[in-house]
Amino acid sequence: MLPEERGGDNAADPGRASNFVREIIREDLRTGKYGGRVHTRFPPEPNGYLHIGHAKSICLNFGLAQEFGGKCNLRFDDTNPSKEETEYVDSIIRDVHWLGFDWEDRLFYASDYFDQLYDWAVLLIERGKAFVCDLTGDQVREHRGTPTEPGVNSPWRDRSVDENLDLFARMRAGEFPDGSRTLRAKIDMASPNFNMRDPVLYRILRAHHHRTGDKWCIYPMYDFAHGQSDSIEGITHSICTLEFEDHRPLYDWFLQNLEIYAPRQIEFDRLNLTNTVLSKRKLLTLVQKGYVAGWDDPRMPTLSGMRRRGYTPEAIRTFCGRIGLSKTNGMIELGQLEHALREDLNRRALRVMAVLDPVKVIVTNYPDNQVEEMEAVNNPEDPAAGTRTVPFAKVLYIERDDFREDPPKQYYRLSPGREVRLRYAYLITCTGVVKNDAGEVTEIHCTYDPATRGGTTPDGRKVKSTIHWVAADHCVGFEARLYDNLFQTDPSAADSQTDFTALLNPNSLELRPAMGERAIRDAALGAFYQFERVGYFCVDPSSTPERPVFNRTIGLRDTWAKIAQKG
RNA sequence: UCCCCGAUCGUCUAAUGGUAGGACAGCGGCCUUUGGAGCCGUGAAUCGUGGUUCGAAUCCAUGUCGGGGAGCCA
Repeated sequence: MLPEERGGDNAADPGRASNFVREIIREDLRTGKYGGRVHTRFPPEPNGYLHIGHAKSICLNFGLAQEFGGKCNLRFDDTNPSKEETEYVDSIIRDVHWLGFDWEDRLFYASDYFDQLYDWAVLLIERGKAFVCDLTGDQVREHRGTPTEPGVNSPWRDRSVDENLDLFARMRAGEFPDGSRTLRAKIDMASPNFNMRDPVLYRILRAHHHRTGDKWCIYPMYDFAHGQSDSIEGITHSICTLEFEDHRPLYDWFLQNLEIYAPRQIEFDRLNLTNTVLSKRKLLTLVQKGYVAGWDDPRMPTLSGMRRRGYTPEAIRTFCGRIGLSKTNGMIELGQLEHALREDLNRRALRVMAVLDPVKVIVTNYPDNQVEEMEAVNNPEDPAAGTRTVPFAKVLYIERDDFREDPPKQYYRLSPGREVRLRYAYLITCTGVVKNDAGEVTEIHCTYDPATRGGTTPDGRKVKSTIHWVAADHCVGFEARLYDNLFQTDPSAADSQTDFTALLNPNSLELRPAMGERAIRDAALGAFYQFERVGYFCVDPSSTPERPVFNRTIGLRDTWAKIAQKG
């Protein structure tokens, strides 16, 4: 291998960086283990909204299938009716589609397999591999042993096959109360792996299931459903997160003892992001206690929240491909995600001028009622996006932050006596200010150079700064929602007894009455904008033509802020 | 305490017994009608100790540290 190749496909195509799962698949393809097939699945439980952590798994499973010409199913792991709802099913379907993936006609539910699963449980009983246990939950726990001590067999472990068959049928028929009996596998109560200490296969639970209704009063456990569901669907590589590593022997045990097709379970590390919480419990707390406006609050790391915030599916997919895959329990810096976002938005966002914190500028030597249409580029990264015109007049607004009466060192925006460029318009020089009684600047007086129309300088002189503006009588008012990190202290670094809600940033949302150039009136939901020099914005779903609302997706990189901070 | 898994720049990841590479972040510079974008440059790592080998991030042993595991959750 030549030195310059050592970066591998990592650099050339981040989405296809080498990783251990890909290597396993390549090897299986080489040996023909699954007849050259690659078939994965994304198996969420419909008990909550999808978040950026799920995106990693979605991109992995669907991405691998795409890459190897295989298939990926969407399967709902709906074996616990007490937590699952149709609302979640719908949102998950919407979010996976939005991310850009398609399962064609392969939308499945573990609950589709309840009959088959039941038959397999009966088969296990017939083979002497499962028994009905009358122990209570507490008793089961007591019998299970500890990490250092083996468990002890259930007194019901040696029931006859006929009795087990009869009891299991009656469990299903509803003859016994919830929790009174379970069906358990007969494996090894002395196993160092708790999952193998006669795990529960079925529990009695009278709960309404979002799909099967009240048909069942016994439900299979995850372990008894997952591998078999994979088997039924012909999955080749069953990719899941690290915490299921200890379950793999059980996964394999069921498939072996049932003598059915056996996929291979592979575990990878779940996503951890700085400055973010990704636990379902915590996200639910944020929603239920009203810290955020809902699952799709733009500050939420849910896919629906990110969509509303203005994240693009492309940015998320790029991010997921770029962070790689391993088994190391890493912590990805949020900046990595933000970089992928800015990178994509920079390519596609339409540029527009908007002023979020306005101060009035009077161009004293500009004719009173004159209005000129200035030509502006829509997207310097994409010439095909064309140009538009922006009206210029005597009274303007600029950003309050773009003027300093006493400019600090290295500040080169507008200040008394200094000339700057108004983007796409004229060079102006500040000649004075008007202040109110409180000493605040209320008006900035400037003169313009008529020879610099469009912002050009025929004499070749340079100005150090170009600032944005809107004409006071020709702009559109709107509400700008400025989002900042939901947390002011990184919750991913906090110890487990810290109340994560105490770490919330009280200023994570700031509402600003703002003014934008005419073009924002035509802004459509789902389109992406860059307010020049300010940040990327998108239209909020609550926006109306009478009262436009824009969400700040993310700010632009701000070099000045960094300089100012240091100084 | 027992079992399982893991450990490479600040962060994420590559190198599959043969020159430790890339990305993000940082720093410096160039360019610029966005202090945006872009471009160039730069500092920065193999957890410790033994062993095998001509050669070890990679294999073996051991220690340390981190994560997961005793639901009728997934």
